[in-house]
Amino acid sequence: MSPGLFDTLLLVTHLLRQDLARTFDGTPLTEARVAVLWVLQTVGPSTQQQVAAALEVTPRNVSALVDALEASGHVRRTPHPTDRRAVRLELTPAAGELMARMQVEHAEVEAALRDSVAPGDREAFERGLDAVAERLQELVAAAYPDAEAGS
Amino acid sequence: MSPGLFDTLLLVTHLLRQDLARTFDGTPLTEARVAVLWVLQTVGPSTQQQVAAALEVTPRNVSALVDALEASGHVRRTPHPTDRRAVRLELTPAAGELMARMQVEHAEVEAALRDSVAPGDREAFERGLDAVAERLQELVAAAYPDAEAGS
DNA sequence: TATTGTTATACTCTATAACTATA
DNA sequence: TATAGTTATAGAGTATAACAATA
Repeated sequence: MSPGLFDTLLLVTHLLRQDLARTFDGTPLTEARVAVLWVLQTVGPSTQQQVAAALEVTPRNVSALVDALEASGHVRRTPHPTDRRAVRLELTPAAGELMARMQVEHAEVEAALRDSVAPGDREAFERGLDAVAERLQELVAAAYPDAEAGS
Repeated sequence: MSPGLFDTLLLVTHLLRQDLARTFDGTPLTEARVAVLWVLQTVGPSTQQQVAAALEVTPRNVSALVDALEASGHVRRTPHPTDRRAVRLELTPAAGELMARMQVEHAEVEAALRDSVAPGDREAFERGLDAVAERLQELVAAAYPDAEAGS
């Protein structure tokens, strides 16, 4: 009661984002750029349109992010095999390894967070968290009737 | 288990931030500017240095935010009573009312989120959330040994 | 000498609008 | 005509460095 549900959630927010923007291998990757790499790692080679849709961001924005990621050697633009308007984005081998390690590390963090909850509280905790997420989604949808529902 | 604790937390993060950046009274306030107003509302009139420290942001950044908030009529710069180098920031009456309503609305959101958790799960949920926040703080502190501990 | 806030400069993320090349 | 990506332009947040006025 005392620290406030809101405050705790915001603290978690803050810490999670800090963790997500982590620097790997001395390469200072920003959160937005890691988000692009994450899409490519999880769904495989994609067009910029697909990345833009996945991140809910304008295609123009993806162009800029990919420019930077290409310059830093994380992403390659190759010709799309069937559509000559489109670009095929793929991770470089080094970036692929980086993301693989990042996936492992995130799994470890997730496990550590689960372990931090007392065993007897875990099920109730997860049910509660899901309920809060769902309710928040409803509240946001009510506040922004025009916006789409995708996360 | 299936959606992933991480993903759910990130969804909540996303939704909370969306809610926090809400537009009030047709005034499009950004998250960063609301953060400044929030400090002034909760700790009262402050210097820019104090706001910068509270937000963990450079004083230069606060100058820019206050410039914008002054132009939009939310904040006033008045002479500091004892230190002529410093500026005393205070909310305008309209912004004060705005922030008061915002506090009420946040309390309502907090109550709605609490209500969304099944009564039998509430205590375990809150214990679990606190534990996760604490563990996350440890993990971040370990990853960034140099950074300060403030939220 | 140290502190408060500013000007100067730069980088990043994001958006809209207009344009080119291709479907 | 519609779509993929680009150039052009703009606003917002953030940072460092140098500087003025004041302590």
